[in-house]
Amino acid sequence: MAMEWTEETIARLRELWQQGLSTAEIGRQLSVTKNAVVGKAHRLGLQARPSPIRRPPASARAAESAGAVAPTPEPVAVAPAPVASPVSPAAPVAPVAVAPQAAAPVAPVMAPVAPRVAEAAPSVAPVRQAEPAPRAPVRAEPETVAAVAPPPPVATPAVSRPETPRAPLRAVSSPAPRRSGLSCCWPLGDPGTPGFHFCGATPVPGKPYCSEHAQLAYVKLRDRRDNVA
DNA sequence: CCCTGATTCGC
DNA sequence: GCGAATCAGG
Repeated sequence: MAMEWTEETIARLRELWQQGLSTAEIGRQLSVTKNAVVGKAHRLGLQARPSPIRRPPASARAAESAGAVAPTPEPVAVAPAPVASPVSPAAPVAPVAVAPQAAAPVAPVMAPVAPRVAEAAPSVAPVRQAEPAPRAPVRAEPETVAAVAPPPPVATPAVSRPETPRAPLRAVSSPAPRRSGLSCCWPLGDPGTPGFHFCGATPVPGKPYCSEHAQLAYVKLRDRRDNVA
């Protein structure tokens, strides 16, 4: 069988993709190859991210390999003389679009790690004081643990929430994991098992996780490679 | 070399 | 539909 892109998987793919994570990163977290991620993303019609490369249109390649004759007439328009250029030619302004890469929300040196509970979990119980977390997705590296420098105020309010403004009246017991927006998508339990569900709490603005899970999700980057298998 | 994402094409 | 292979830029 190829691969079951379940609703959950797809939802996560979307989330991660939107977060601007690299395809390889997403792949690692979803336990698939980057190719799979890219392929799926494409089929899903997810917005393409700035690719480092630009490939000639398929048509061109095909035509070329087919030894066809000039497929593209391409009437080269006359160069529009840059009028009103008194002196310094200067560099033309570039229509800079927001670079998702740089726009990576708030995690320059942080990267969302796989909330994969399941196997793994070598050890290192993140003893967070008196965390009564029933089944918090444990995830930790043998070497890269905690000690993640002081958290620069990333302009994210979060943390000290004096009080909850108001719940948007959304039952957490809702069976349908509403993707994106309204609920923390931190997976609890094993995907595929009946007990599996998402946290569902109100997420931190700009993040797919609630404040608690965001802390778990965003840790120092460096694990790379081989995580799940 | 490593990384990246996109496309192709056999399955 | 899927994703390895391949391509191609940084």
